[in-house]
Amino acid sequence: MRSRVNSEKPTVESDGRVDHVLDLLRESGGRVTTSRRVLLRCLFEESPHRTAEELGAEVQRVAPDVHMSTIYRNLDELERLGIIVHAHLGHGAATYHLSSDTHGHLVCENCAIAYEAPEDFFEELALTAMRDFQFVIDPRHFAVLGRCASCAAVEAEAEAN
Amino acid sequence: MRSRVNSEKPTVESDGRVDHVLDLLRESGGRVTTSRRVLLRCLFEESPHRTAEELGAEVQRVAPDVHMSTIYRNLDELERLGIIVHAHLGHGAATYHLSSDTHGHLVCENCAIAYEAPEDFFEELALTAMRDFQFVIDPRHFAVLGRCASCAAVEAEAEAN
DNA sequence: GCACAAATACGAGCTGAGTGCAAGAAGCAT
DNA sequence: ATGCTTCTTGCACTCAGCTCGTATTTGTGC
Repeated sequence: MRSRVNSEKPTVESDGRVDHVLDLLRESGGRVTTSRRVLLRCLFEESPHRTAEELGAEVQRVAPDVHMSTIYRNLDELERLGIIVHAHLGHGAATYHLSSDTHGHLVCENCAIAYEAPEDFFEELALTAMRDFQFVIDPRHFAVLGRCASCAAVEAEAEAN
Repeated sequence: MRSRVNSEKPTVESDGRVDHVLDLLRESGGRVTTSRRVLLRCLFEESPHRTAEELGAEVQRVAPDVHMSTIYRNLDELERLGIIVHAHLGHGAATYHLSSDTHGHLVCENCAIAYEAPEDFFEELALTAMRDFQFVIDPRHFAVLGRCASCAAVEAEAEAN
């Protein structure tokens, strides 16, 4: 199989980045397989946080017999290489995104909407954690749970009655 | 059965608090059962964060045929009444503790040690979240993941080589 | 092309969390 | 004490989200 598939329509830019990661993979003794290529393409496109299940479904739209266990193993491998990271957004499944795309998350416990918080959002907390506990926080790996503006308003309303 | 069992040895203080919660339970239409009494006693003793599994094991030491589903249902009920809250400390199971005991958590991703952070630890973050996203954070419900001092040191060492 | 290690598909199995239901017990009135 | 009602429980099962073992396929260097 050729290393560049032009018959599909992902942007040339993300295609180039996929190839770059595949090169890294090969250099580290890994192999370039269809499932990995497709998975990477999915990761480089659009939505920044998707669960393994969602990524699996997306991969299977293109390559229907890629098994979920393959998705999990590939996600692990990509994480080991530092290409992606996973985060736990509240109760459900972990979500994966590119490690270049460093941000934290604010997740509403009620409606599950997720906001992306910039890196400097956690600066203050990082300093306090270091000062009080000599603890190095990893704000990309956990979600800050709470209530989004509208859910908080609804609850305040309900409380008032 | 009498409402106070004097043949066992938990402190009179925690015993009193257990009875108080049992009263609340009864007032809200609930019933006082052995499993609930024992579970509450466990919750009022020692270690502030334990998983449902751990609490189940502890309850079963005293009352061997309390089923795990009962533990889960009772934890739910106690949470609904606002007696306890659960938090997600990293990857594994949720942990439960008394809601009077309000604190957040710092959990090392490597060695899983958990520090308890006082409420005002998250003050700055709460203000920032409100200002930037109109988001009300709930710092007791999630853990701040990262590296404890010693694990961070070990990793820095490894990195240097 | 060929050999060989690395990935894969498939399925079994696991943990944590919970549900539905019939049997059993708490609490109340008598 | 005795029903009676309603709440709880034990049990068996389910479900999501992963993880592992294994036989088979496939990428890659030669």
